Amino acid sequence: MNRRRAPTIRDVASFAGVSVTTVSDVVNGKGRVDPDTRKRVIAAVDEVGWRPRRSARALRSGQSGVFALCLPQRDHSVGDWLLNADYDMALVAACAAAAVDSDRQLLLAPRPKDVTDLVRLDVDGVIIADPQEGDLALTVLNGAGIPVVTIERDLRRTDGWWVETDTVGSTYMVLDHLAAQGAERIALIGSDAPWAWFSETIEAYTTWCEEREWRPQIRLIDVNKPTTSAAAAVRRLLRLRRPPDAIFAQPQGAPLSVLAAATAAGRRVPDDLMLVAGIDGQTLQLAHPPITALDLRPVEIARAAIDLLARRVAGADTAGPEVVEAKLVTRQSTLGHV
Amino acid sequence: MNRRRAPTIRDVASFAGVSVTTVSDVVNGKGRVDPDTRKRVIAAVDEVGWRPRRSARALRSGQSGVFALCLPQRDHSVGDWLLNADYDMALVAACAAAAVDSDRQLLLAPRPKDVTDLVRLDVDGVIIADPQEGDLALTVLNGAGIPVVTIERDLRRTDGWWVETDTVGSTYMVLDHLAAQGAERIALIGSDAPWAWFSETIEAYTTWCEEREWRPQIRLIDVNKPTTSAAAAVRRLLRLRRPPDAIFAQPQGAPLSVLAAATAAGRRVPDDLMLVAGIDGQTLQLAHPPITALDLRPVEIARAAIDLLARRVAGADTAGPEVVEAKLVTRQSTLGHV
DNA sequence: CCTCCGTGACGAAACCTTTCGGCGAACGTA
DNA sequence: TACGTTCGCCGAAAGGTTTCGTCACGGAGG
Repeated sequence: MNRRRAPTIRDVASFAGVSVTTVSDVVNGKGRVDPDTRKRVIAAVDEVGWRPRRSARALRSGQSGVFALCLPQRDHSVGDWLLNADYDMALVAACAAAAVDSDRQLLLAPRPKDVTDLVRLDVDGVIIADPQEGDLALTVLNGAGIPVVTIERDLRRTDGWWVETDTVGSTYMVLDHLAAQGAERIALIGSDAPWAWFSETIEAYTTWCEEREWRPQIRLIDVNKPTTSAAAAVRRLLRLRRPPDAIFAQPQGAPLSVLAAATAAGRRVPDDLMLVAGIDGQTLQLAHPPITALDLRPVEIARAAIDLLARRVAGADTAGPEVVEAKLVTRQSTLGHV
Repeated sequence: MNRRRAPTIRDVASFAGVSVTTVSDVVNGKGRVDPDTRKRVIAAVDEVGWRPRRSARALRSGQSGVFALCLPQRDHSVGDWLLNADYDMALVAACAAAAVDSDRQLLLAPRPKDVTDLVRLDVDGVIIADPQEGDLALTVLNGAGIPVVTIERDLRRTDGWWVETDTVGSTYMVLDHLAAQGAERIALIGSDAPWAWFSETIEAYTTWCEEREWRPQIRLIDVNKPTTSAAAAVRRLLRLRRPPDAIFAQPQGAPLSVLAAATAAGRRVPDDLMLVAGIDGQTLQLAHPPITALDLRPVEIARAAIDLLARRVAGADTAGPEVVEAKLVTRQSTLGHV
């Protein structure tokens, strides 16, 4: 493999008969350059096959052109499947695509044991997906002056640098849909894990119930064992004197066990019990019956996050939170039984 | 936000009362350094809070310390779920983790429309997941002298730089298991899409059948519409005069539709029909009944890929293909009906 | 006493790009 | 003609690290 020394900007310059400064200016769209010269340079770049070395550029300009994505911290012992893989994967892929679209690259950063390692990434900015309440990583990165944007909000934060789902709105959407389909006693399976997404849903649900003077019926489950704890919750719910005729199951992984437990208890979905899931995924679509779910639109979220981070890196003072509306995907599990 | 200029190696050097060369030598374990001096330098590094700038290091040494992972090209129109997200996500996360463990970083590279863009990534090496047969990306990267390792093999390649599942072995494992559980007519739902994984499975299946003088029963489906085409295939299979009593459904997404279609046709799983899936995932585990599947062990695969690539980057001539044994996870869908 | 060699440390070049300030020419105006 | 301004382009420095070759020192061997 005879690997020639890669061409540098100097090669391009001499090929085009201009100075390196001019080449640099052309490539970066800075300075003043005669249109003809510009064309010549561009042709030379192509001809020589030159690409600016990212490291050199980064060294000089202080901007590496790389964003890091810090994946949500999900408990996944080796060999175990990640919960929520559908959503996460879509998010990750979309972030990468959006980064590339804006001529950047996306680095995947697993949550380090030591949060301070994040500072050493040497990237222009960091996206933190699903921060916990009072997330340490945020504090550390902010302290180091590294631009951060989060996907979903840390409730204690007010700086506006995040992308969020309209949790309250989408909760209402779900409940209204269920009511429209004839539900009269809607239960919520949620969690008290430290994510805003959970607490906001519970709040919205409670308010909604109050507005109609319905009695809220909430079950909090352990997000680390969503399947077993959700199943237990459902069994208890169905044993009530007046059991729910609809369930909104939010935590990842819960809806399927709800379906299973309900079926096992002899309830038919949707005839005896309607079911809505808080995050959509292939799994739900292939379930029997297919389960109505909230599509959180990870692709749009990713795009918004990259944009927001780009603006923050560029020095914008504030850009306000970006809200992405969820979409309710109705499937057989909520076909009305009116 | 008063962001002090980040400390450089020079600051460390003057703090420790040595030259920058010495600091560099200590940090990289090169050159000769007196043990006492070494300690002093290490202390200084900590004290000053210095971390080598990756870009500077990369510029000088020509090694960026970054690997790129090129995700499998799955058809995913926006808003559609990625097939196989469980496996992919595990793979991605594990690659990132393995990269970090070896003091590197992982860049996520979506397949560009123009394959030559891959050359411009400016990374030390590239991992291509699930290359197609005769993958163009490979040709381009090899041509540019960029080290590549693939996950799963391109059959036309013989250079040994890949990590592969023991497809033949695992196919035998599946079939033997089914036979042991009492199956007598095992059908295969596969694909003729251009991945070695498919063709090798078909070959192994055929051989296995020949060995027992069983009649092979193969249905090839469209991997881009696995659900509908798998369902159709199953319906046809079940209408045969002597329908199969077990199905090995390989393409991503197929097993669940097989289950659905079979149930719809009035067959009970596993009593009337046993079912095994070619790739494990959360979905299968939560299905009803849970479906036996091959765990391809993405975590081990990722680790092997990173290792292999590291060796290739380091200049090793060859390291032979790395084979990761799949594991059969038996679930209710193949509980014997003897 | 002189030479040789190993040890421990260092100075300066090199890596490739961006950026700052400057310079000559052309042009417009008085 | 003299002067000011804009245009188009350039030279050289800077950015932080690694690496190559060199150097001072002290002990061993002749």
